[in-house]
Amino acid sequence: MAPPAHPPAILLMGPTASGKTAVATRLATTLPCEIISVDSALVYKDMDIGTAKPDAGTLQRAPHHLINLIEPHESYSAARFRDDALTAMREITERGNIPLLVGGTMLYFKALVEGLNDLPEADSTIRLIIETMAEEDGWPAVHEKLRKVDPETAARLEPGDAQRIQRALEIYYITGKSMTDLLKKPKYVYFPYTPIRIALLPGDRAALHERIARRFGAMLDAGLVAELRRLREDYALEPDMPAMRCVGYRQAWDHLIGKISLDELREQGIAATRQLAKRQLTWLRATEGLTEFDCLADNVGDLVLEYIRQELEAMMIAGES
RNA sequence: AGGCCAGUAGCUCAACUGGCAGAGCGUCGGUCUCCAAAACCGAAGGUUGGGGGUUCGAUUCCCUCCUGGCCUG
Repeated sequence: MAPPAHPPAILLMGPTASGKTAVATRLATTLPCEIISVDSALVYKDMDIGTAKPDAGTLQRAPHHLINLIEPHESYSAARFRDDALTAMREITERGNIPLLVGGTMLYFKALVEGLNDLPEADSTIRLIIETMAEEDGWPAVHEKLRKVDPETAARLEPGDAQRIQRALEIYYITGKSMTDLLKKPKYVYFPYTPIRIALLPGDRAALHERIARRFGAMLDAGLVAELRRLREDYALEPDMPAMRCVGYRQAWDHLIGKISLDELREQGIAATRQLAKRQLTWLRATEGLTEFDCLADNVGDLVLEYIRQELEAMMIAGES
């Protein structure tokens, strides 16, 4: 007797500006599914223009879970996303709907499907201590310190990779065990769904670049700089906070403090978005099991919809037999 | 029209009195286990505006033409 089949979950991934929201909205208004955002920037309240957050009308027709969760001075994490997403997925499934996970934060997709090892969560006090060490002695010295307690992790990290060196050392200070040892323990993989994985990819990089340029121009016209000015008035923000390192906001910040001109903001914002898209494409290229669609095709929504219908039907038939 | 300055990688600019043409940014490729729209690593890319001359050797000196800017008229 075969184990009971898991309910379906649709995973829709794609780089920035690939039209994920349009396709997802199409699916959500046609099929019995609910959208869960897989996006590290959409979790912030009051950051709407620069994150290309779906507008009120779209959210009305196709509600999104896991957006507007925290304030811009707070921080989120892959582990928290995994917990939040699994909770939302369970509730959606219990309502008889299909979870439709849509986004471009590939680490979140990975953490969700493959799980995470049992590592301690970030500790701001310990991070501050490590940062102070780095300021006094430099990151290479901190890298050396890590080498003494966790030579394997130190060996695979570049001496300049401050963020990961800090994380590895943080894990050691909190648990007294090396990251290497903790990663050796079997991780708790809990993903009771049958995934239908879809990637929206641009057939032509130059065309995506044009789309990115147009979209960033539209963000500026829509008042990205004014939005940031308001955010700075309403929250105690610092440029090194995760929210303020988001594409567009970082450059708008530099413009607001007079470091760069409006033209430079436009140019640098577009470049940063292109770089983001490139990294996302690199990640997608290395991801297995994806069914790919050209996001630049006019009828991409129809094609994806048709594909999902077929997949769901096949699962139903398999479930009945 | 005359005088002066400039022209070097896609862009902004380096390269002492002639001695292997570099950097930053961008572009491209990659890494990724609780900040990931983050952080990090790597690669490609040049007829030094064109032509001629001097020299063992020219981005560098000379002549000429082209282009752009400034000044004078």
